Amino acid sequence: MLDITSIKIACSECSLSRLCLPMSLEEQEISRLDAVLKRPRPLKRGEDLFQAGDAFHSLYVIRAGTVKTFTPCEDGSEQVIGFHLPGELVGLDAIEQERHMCSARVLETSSVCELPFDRLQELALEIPSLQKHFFRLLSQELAKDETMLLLLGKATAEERLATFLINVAKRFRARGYSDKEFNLSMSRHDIGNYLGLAVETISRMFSRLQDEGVISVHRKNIVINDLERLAAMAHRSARCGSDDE
Amino acid sequence: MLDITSIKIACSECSLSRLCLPMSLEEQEISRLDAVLKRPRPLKRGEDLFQAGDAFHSLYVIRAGTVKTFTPCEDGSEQVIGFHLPGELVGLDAIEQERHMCSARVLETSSVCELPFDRLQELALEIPSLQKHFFRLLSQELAKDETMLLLLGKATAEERLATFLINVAKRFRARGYSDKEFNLSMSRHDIGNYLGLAVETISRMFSRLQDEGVISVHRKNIVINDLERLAAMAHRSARCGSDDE
DNA sequence: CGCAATATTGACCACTCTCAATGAGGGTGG
DNA sequence: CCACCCTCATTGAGAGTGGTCAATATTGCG
Repeated sequence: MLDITSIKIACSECSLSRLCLPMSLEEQEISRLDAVLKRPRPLKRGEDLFQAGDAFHSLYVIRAGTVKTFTPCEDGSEQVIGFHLPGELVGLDAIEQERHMCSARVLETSSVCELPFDRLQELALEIPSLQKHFFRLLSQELAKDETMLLLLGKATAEERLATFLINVAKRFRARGYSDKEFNLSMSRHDIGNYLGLAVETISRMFSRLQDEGVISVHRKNIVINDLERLAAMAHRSARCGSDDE
Repeated sequence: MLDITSIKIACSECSLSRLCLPMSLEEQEISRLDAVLKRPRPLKRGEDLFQAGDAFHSLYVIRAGTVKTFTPCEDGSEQVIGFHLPGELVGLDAIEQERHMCSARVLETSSVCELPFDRLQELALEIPSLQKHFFRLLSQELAKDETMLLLLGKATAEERLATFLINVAKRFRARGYSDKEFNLSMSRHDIGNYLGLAVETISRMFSRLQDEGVISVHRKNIVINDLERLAAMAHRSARCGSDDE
């Protein structure tokens, strides 16, 4: 059996194995899984992985870059559903209807692997731990969405932005990057849309947090100066349980 | 092969088969599935199916009644995640962490079947269409949550309540009840919490909708007088795709 | 019957949105 | 290389939706 760390090394190429959750698969099983993955595709900023309404054939594994998913609204605007970093899987909400419920757009030059869902399903029947893994993956997405429901339902603008920053920081750290300083690949507009706030409110909150010395903001570059205080701001909207990623 | 309608008749007792999605299983497979389901348990208003933090062993199928799921917040308040009607499955968000992320409380006298998840996983390996069914079920939950994110992120109080009422009406109709008149089993407080609004706002919106003649409200009893107008109110917040349930 | 929980309604206030203007980068073409 | 433009970000002023507080029904339950 391998744990997630050794898997990372073993399959640096198309590593489905780097997927969000610790997974225990035999080496042979891993190669079967990776064999199903298509070659990574490079995408430029602004390109779409798929659009809402498209027929569903595959899930997509982010290898590098950032992807935002969003649903177009009737009035022409959009609602950002989430931002996805390397190792994360996109398109899970399309399985039921067999067409995509949201669009997925690349925010910066990215590399994405296609994972044909039919093949995945077949494989999941043969590899019990893979089936289990995917049940867990879907469940994890549900838990994440529920956390967002709490945030959008209850939190103030400050709480939302603080929670967002802490979440992003954690995800960077989990990928081996600094959780104290990073660049946000998404625009203020996207952040606001995601958090249910106006762009201007995001700007104001960034300024306020900076004035208070909690963070330093310069354009897309964020430095977290006082994580403790930032966490305290997010606190009220935090879910009791621990979080993942 | 059986479709959902005939399954309903075949398995009136413990009908896992009445689960939210059309499912095509051989009769023999259905009995294997039902064999895994435990006897229905009657629950009284206010009882908990499980609480946030509890170890996860089973999913729960609502046979009769209504269940609300909610996550306790740090400040003692709660965020209502959803209301669940007969045929729906509760506890899917617990698979990953192997403990429940939310609490599930019965809003009226209800009947609930326990479905041991280990057994379900085993069975899903042997019955491909069952595995597929559960992937779809989880995906459907994701899509639902995303619709809620849109609602909480963008919609006004009026849009939220209108959308909620239409959703409830649809679910009643899907179960063979009237979609024009029904009783809401949840309190105004719970509705407000679910929609990210204050109780008072819910009350005011009910009154306003009634004043405009769109609905008639008497306590928990709701009559939809003008579905078209109600739909127009919900319109702006509607997701482009069609919906389920 | 009376208490407690739930709902309704009103008045006031605050958070956030909208509108508007300014500023800062980044890319393109002269 | 600079001028220009266009997008994105910031900041301010005013308005509005919904929250909070408080008082008053209404209902359900012991």
